[in-house]
Amino acid sequence: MVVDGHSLAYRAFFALPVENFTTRDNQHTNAIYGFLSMFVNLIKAEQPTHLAVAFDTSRHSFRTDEYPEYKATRSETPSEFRGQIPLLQDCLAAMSVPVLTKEGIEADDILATLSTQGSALGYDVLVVSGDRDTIQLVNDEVTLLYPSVQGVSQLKRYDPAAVQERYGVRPEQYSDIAALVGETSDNLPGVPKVGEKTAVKWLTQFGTLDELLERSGEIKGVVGGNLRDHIDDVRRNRKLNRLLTDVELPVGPADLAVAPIDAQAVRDIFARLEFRTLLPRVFDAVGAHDEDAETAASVDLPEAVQAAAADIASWLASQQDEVALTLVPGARPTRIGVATATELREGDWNEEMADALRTWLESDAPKALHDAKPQVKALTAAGIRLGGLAYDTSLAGWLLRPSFPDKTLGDLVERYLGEKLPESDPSQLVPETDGATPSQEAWFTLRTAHALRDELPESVATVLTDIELPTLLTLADMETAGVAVSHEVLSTFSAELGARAEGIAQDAYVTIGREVNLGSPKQLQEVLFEELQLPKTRKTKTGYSTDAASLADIQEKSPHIFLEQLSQHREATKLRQIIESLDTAIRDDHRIHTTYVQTGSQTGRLSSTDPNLQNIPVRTEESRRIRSAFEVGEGYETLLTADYSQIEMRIMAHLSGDEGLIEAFNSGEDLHRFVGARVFGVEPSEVTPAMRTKVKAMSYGLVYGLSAFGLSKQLRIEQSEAKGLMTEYFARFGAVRDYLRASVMAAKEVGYTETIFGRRRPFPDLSSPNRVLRENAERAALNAPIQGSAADIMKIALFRIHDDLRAADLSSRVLLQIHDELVVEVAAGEWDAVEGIVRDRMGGAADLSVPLDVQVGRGRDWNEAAH
DNA sequence: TCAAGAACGTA
DNA sequence: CGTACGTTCTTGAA
Repeated sequence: MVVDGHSLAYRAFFALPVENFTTRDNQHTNAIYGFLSMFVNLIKAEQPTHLAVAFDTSRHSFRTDEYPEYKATRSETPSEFRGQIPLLQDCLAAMSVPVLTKEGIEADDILATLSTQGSALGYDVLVVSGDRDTIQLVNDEVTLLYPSVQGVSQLKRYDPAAVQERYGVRPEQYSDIAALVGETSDNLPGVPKVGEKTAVKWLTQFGTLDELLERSGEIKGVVGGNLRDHIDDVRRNRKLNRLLTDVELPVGPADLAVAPIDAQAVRDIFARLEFRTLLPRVFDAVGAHDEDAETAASVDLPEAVQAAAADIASWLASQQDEVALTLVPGARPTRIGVATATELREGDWNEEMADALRTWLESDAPKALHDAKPQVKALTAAGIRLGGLAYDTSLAGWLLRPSFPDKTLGDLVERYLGEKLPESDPSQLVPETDGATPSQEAWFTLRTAHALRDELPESVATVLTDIELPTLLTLADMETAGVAVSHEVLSTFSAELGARAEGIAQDAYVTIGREVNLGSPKQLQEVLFEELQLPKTRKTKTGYSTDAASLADIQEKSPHIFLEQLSQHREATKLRQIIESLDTAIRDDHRIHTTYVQTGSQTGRLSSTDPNLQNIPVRTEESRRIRSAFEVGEGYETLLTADYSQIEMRIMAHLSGDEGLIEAFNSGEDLHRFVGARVFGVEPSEVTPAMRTKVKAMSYGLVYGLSAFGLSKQLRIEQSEAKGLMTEYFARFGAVRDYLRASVMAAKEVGYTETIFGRRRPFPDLSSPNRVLRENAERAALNAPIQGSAADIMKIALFRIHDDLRAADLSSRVLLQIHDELVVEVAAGEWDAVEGIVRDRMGGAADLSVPLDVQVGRGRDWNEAAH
């Protein structure tokens, strides 16, 4: 068996989603995995006695020497692919599979040479390649395995009969056909208007290509002329697609006898590539066995043991080590399962169970869970507060790889244990396979927790224990509490907006003389750019943009009343839509209970869904009416809002150590006024509003990696002015620029960024040769430690406030977190105590070289409290 | 029915 | 050619 490693790995590269195949140190492995997976299947199925894999050395070959355009139209090989080839070759070396390459020679020539030599020596030869040129190698001794259209894993077998059936010619004639037809992917043009059908007809008629070219005069019509005009092309094609069968190789077929694999080497390289399921398959395919794997495989899924409440309680009481816990959540828990590494217990949840297990559940006895928050909430509803939360595999998995969607326990089990979590097929009414029971899930959770502990760097483990787990318990309480929202306020406003939107729409229809769906960008494009002939805006995938910024641009160049109507219509319908979705989210207790997704961001921030309460409008006076619908609830006196002012800028001052910026925050002067004075070289009192606006945009933009282009666009100033502004800024605050540069450099070096508290975020693209990818990664990497540190600080403040309020036996409670703002519901008589706690905890959440300034507001509703 | 794309709300 | 999110609507294909 001779294999074209390059072409098969390349197919695998595009077939497998890279996000599922990236190691912790950001090595992409999809091509390696895909190739090896196919390769072991082949070995198992075909059981070759002799084996080799050939690779191209580069794009350059004797063919490109001869015809520089050869394969010239192929897009550049992605570096993410190229980097995987040496590792794949390492894997093959560990498996004792000879890897053959030769400078200036393509893999298929090596295949051709070996298969020719092999069949001469009497071997049955299998050629595995994704290049159609290898069809010419097929004969009675040589069979081609070629990836079918259906997918890479399906290889189609081509013996002479199969070639005849598929292409209508004998294998040795295939290259003649290809020479006539041409090969687009190789940039080899053929005879115009000649496809497979015509080529086959001619060859059948004339017998050989030479004969055909000799007697091309006999062919009539346009194609005949085309043929005569392109005879040189055909000859060139035939020359280039003929595979070399006499490449000088250091080894011959006899040297390629299958050798025993180096089990340890395979284990090592697979461990590095984080392949787990592949290992046993390799050992299985080569008939070797792996002792480590044997022992792992012998750990069968333990039976779930149904037990009575009292038995579970006494069993739990006797456990010394961490126990994994799985509650099936509902309004209350419905079932409970617990597990150690060796023993499982489970039962239905009922009064008796709750009473029996309350002590253990509320104790400090260490517990590991997967996605604990819904379970904690269900327990809380049953009147039990979970204690001893020691691990959450969902959070740990996210902290380790924040960009990957390993959300379910099954995902983690697969990735970190290399095993399958039994899952029932939800598409079937009566599933054929049983899913894991609660105690079995707990058992998997415990083992996944152990695997994750091994992988989590210390600083990240600290983030989990000291920040995320306490935050989880706090969020559970916040979600349970919910926030009171007035249906009356919302519905009044909604009706008002609905009427307004309808009125604007009618006016707009009059303007343009017909009715369109104003919510359809497609229809709007017709109106704006075709009917009204307004100037084109930036391109989108589907045409031209009609977003707010674009509409403003058009309005500036060629004002039109329709643009104004459209903008107003958008504003009204957008607000109405938000209001409607909030209104439907109000539950029977007149409150909205959002869900905070703790693993929802790559930076460490929370996100909020169902509904999202972190994007309630605030910018315009009118939109703030929505916030006035968020009211203090029954039994409480007032709302307190507390927000960090310029927390990201403060973090940047701290991280950069820039003396000017630190002084700005310590001076008590308005930040932007202070910075403006420095940048424009005037006294703080002389900073005009225009100057302040520019400096403010500049300061905030810095945190995101803003460019002069972006700044000029946002401020609607000349790019040169924006550039000058940036130059001036960095002249005054040079340490900021130095820090930002150094921070990205360091991230490139180690492959990840880190927050003040040790939260990490990997950045594989920082060394991408693709400029767009790399520069995007650079901006994200610049922002990640800053946004992430701010998120850390807010989480620390949040759970401490939550814990303090409970410890002080206050009934006031935190309701919302909007990244740098908290909303607290304050009970009568508790204001002073609550405000003290909030100010203390927010102000003291981190020890920076600048103070953390906290603004506190008070009111009956959210809007009022914001002032 | 589903996914993609556009648009837009927040920090 | 500014980071991080979630939701809603339209559209076109399955």
